[in-house]
Amino acid sequence: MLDLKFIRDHSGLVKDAIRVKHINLDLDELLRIDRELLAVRQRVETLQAERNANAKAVPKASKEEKPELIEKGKALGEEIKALEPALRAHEDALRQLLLRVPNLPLPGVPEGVDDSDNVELRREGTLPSFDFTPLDHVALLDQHGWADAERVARVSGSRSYLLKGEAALLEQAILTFAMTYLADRGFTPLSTTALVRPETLVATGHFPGGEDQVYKIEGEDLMLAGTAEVPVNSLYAGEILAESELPVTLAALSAAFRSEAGSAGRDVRGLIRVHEFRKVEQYVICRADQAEALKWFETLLANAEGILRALELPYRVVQNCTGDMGAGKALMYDIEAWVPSEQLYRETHSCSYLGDWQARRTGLRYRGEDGKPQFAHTLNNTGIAVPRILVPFLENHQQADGRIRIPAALQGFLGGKAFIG
RNA sequence: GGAACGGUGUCCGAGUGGUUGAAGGAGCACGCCUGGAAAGCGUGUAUAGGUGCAAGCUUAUCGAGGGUUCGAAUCCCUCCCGUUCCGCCA
Repeated sequence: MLDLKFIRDHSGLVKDAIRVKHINLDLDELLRIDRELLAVRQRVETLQAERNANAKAVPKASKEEKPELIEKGKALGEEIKALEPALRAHEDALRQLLLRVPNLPLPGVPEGVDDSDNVELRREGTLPSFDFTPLDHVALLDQHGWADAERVARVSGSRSYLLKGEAALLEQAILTFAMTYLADRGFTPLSTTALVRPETLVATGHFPGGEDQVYKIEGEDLMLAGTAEVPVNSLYAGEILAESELPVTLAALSAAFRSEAGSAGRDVRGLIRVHEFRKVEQYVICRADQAEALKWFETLLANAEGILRALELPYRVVQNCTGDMGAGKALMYDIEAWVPSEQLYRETHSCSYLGDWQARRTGLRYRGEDGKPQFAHTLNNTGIAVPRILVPFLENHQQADGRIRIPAALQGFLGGKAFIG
């Protein structure tokens, strides 16, 4: 959400953002409703002021004057009540439109339509060269009896997954490694639930718009979040934090649920795209200072890269274009790890800077040095997401004999083993 | 699922249908005091709108929404949330 005053004063900039982000929103309609609301509100407030003054006069009035004042109060009350439906309708309409207004991309964000317009910034690590015919991750899992896709599909349908034996331990080891890695860098480890109230999804910016991606709990006003960003962002909702409490830096582990509506047929095989997975999410709430926030952006990116480096996976960093970055984001980089079987990079991390757009929706404020409350800035990035990361992990580290090499940094989390399988 | 009790400002906590935006305390800010600090004393300190160059004026907000009333934090109804006890349960 943007500040309404900002929208009024910079409608051109906002319209540009709507255009480059390809959002279907008529800003002129918003501005019109805003003006109308203002007029109705001023009328109501004038009447309310009259009513209040009148009510205040009643106890002081003489016996003879009282009936007249009371009558006047009644009339004013009815006049106000008559205006309330219009007031309410305008407020609701404005809010609905306001929730759809995107954040402004930072200068320099490449303009584009979808992920094909994203810009590769750099490649890191060395691509593996195999002197044997490498297998894809599904074949590797099968070969070791590490998965049982058929049985789990009977239980849970498509896009479910099951890991067995050392693969199950590996998944756990990677999560623990990532939590530890981030904890060592000052992030507070957090383990939290994905079960959230709908307003938390509005707060992050997933709603309105992303409703069809989210599982809803039948008979309850609860939903399953697709990332720990959702519960964690709302942790301090409505509060005014002391500046000394910032920055809040979290490494939040949670289950993540995504319906994957609209991606039917895509990545149905293997561990790339599943309905339920687990993820360590980096989340930062910092002061409303763009320079400081951008430093955190670099830190979040460096953490993710550090984790991939420790896992010895080649990857590239991509800057998302305006059309691929989501309404709330001012800056977004994806990290994509190399998948040998496909001979391409696939997204494993997504780093985002939201400015105060998300905090404004969440009511996430702090008291600045001047004593005035202001909206914080928020950022998030994946720490690690399983089982997706196992795809590049298994494929890049496979050996001629089928074993999987365990990078040194991970061995301590896996009983000291240098290989599994 | 049953029962009881609660939801007030940055925090804790009082609160009578009208002079309460809301006592008191904590915290914070500034000042005095001090060699410096603590303590102590004094002053200040809600949020979001509208309007105004400004001082200011004004509206809303005491979980949410309705209702009663000239007037509601205060009375009534509905809902939401929380805590505790009992039951059930991994």
